Amino acid sequence: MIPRIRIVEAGAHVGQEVRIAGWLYNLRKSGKIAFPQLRDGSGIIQGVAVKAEVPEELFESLRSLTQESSIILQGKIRAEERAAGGYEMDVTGLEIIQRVSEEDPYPITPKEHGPDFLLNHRHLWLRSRRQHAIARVRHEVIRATRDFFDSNGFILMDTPIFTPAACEGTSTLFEVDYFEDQKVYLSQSGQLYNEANAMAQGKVYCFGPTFRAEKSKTRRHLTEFWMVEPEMAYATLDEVKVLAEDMLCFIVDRVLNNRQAELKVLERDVSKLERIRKPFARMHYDEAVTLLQGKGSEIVWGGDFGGTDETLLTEDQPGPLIVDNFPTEIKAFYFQPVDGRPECALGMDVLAPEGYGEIIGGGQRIHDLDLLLKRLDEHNLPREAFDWYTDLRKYGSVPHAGFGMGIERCVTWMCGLEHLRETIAYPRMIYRTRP
RNA sequence: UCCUCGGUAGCUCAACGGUAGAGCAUUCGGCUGUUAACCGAAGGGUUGUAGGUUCGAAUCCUACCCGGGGAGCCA
Repeated sequence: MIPRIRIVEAGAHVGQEVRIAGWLYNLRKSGKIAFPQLRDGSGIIQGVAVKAEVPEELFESLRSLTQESSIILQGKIRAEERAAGGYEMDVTGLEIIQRVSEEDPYPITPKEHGPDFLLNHRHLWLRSRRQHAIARVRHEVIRATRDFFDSNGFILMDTPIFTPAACEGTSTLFEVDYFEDQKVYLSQSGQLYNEANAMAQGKVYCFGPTFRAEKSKTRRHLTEFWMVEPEMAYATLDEVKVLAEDMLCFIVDRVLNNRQAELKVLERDVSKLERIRKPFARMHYDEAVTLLQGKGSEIVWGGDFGGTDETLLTEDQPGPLIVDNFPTEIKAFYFQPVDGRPECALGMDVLAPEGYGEIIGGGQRIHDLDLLLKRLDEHNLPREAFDWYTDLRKYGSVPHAGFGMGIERCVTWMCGLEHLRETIAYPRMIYRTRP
């Protein structure tokens, strides 16, 4: 029996007759020679069939194949300098599993397409070389993130998606009309539950989908995205900054070590990732505002950064920038105030370089019961809805801190992409829910 | 929600008041090393929808629909 291999293993089978099951990626042919390119998910390999050297029937079947037809190619693997992957297959056999009809050909041709068309065909677009590479970088980022926390004493404790109240009281939530007793929303953060979990386990993280009902229509937003959120008991803002630094360096390292081929497909300038080193630059909000005003930004103290502000702040930085001590006013209710400066909060954002903007937001939480109750009132949040949360300040309250990282934003930065939407298999946006 | 740009062949675009076109894709023919292969030919259109102006509208006007980018908001 001829062994079946995956394309990625071709190098180990030079000189052998093998079978590879996949899809026809492209076909170039002349009268007497044909070059079918086969894709199997692990790679792409080019087959060669010379008319004079193979049975007439085989040559004709190969010649008339259509793009993305599912086939099993049989042949002998040969090292070939001219081939992109370094190996080629001299085809000796072909089994057609399903032939794509020429009356209804594969819609995504090797030429260029617009975003609307591609997103409508997302289920097929995922097969293309670029999307295949992005999906693998995403996988690497997620694996690295989980490995990092798992090997640093964190316990994964996932938090609920259906939540009875706003986590932050700020962004717009998706309402779910099902539960009898009260209004329920889709989670916009696992943080409040993370705090409870951290008091049980010491160090925890959650990783799951997050929903924001803002009518955002930008290259940095999705209505459904994935977020990883660590939370540590007995921790301060400074410790959480170091954690974010270590985590990002670990992720960058893993991507550089394991996904060079994918980064090459994406034409990513890897030197920009190679120079990411800790410690990252740090800047107080006050400083950031002064710097921005010097660069011509309209920002005034007390306001939040816009997208262009984030780019201005990081343009002179080789790596990420950590901005902290934001005005309390623009932050969620649970941020611990800065000692002796109550108008500022112990929050931080990590801004990625190259204009990719905020990828991490976090900080130290209020651990004093009275202050927390006061903040709930100031934000017009009902105390009853947060009774379990305030319990955490009654029964062994400790300083604690954590952050959230948007996976898609991180992957966008790693891959050097223009649009966040390419980093998730099926992006959900305000005017796009299909496929 | 607001601002802005766009919608013409399956796809990417041109034509900007006077006969609706090109490249790719598809079909047919040619080519023994192609790399988004190349060369020749053919088929393929209610110009997003509805109204209006005009002798004449893809082109100008109005409304609506659909999408891109951005603002606000955020990861």
